[in-house]
Amino acid sequence: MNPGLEKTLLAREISPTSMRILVLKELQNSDHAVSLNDLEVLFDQADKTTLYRTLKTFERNKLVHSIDDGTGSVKYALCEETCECLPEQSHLHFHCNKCELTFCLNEIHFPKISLPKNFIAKETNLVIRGLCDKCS
Amino acid sequence: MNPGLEKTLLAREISPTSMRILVLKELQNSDHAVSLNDLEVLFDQADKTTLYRTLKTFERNKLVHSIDDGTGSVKYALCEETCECLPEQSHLHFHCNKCELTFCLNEIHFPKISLPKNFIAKETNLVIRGLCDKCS
DNA sequence: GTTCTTGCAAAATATTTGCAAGACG
DNA sequence: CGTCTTGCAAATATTTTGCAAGAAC
Repeated sequence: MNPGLEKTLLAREISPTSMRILVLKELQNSDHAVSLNDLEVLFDQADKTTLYRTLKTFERNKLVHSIDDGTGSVKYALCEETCECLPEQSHLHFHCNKCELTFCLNEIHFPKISLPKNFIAKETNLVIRGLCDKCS
Repeated sequence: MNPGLEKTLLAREISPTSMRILVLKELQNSDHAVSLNDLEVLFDQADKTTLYRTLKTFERNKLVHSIDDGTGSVKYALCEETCECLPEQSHLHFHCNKCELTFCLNEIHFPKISLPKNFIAKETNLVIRGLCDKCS
């Protein structure tokens, strides 16, 4: 019934179960990153553990990336189609202290940083906190 | 008995109690950021709540800054003397996936990023995860 | 039937607050 | 005395695991 969503899951080698399709659809429709708790509230008939494992599966297979925005609850947002979550592909995240939402600013790429000798970058987390355009 | 440490606290308008002096000394001697749990293990005779509030007091008064390194436990590290924790003063943090330590790379400043229209930056959190020089 | 997925329960970890006792000026 | 700090207890929040039942292939 939703060939696009199933295809997206299969492209990341994730079996398209109904729960996963539901969560993926929500992530696609959302303009901000969502937490496990957000999903639990949204799908209040669903089990939290299932939602947790859904997100973990998505993350493991690089369908989503996690964002530690400093609020104490990790957020998840869809990766771009060809994303492999490499440091040079990562982008800026913005957390609004007023509306409490966290956004991916995909257009703002991670600036090139040269680390000291022998430091090797694997993943990055770049978050700016402040006021978003709607709240400022 | 430790005029330097007391002065440091007073400069940030923090009453120099013995507990605070102890924690400050530990932070000064450490070459990496510490978590509440680290302090609890280190000062096993001290109460966790007191350590927690000590760190919060330090943070509120900008003696330390917190780092969300993605491990699930927040780390704290000393600010530089004149630091006001403004975005343009912030530096890079590095978390080593092998030795599990988180470092301030004070010499690597936060790169200048121009946010979209009407976004206002207040604080930043920039963490790169990977292998540090000793573990690579 | 074998593997993958889900639901329920519960554990593990981290953070935060209330309140009364104590220290300090 | 009054304010700030500390210690103990307990609440809250978040993440994670175990295990058995169910669905999918």
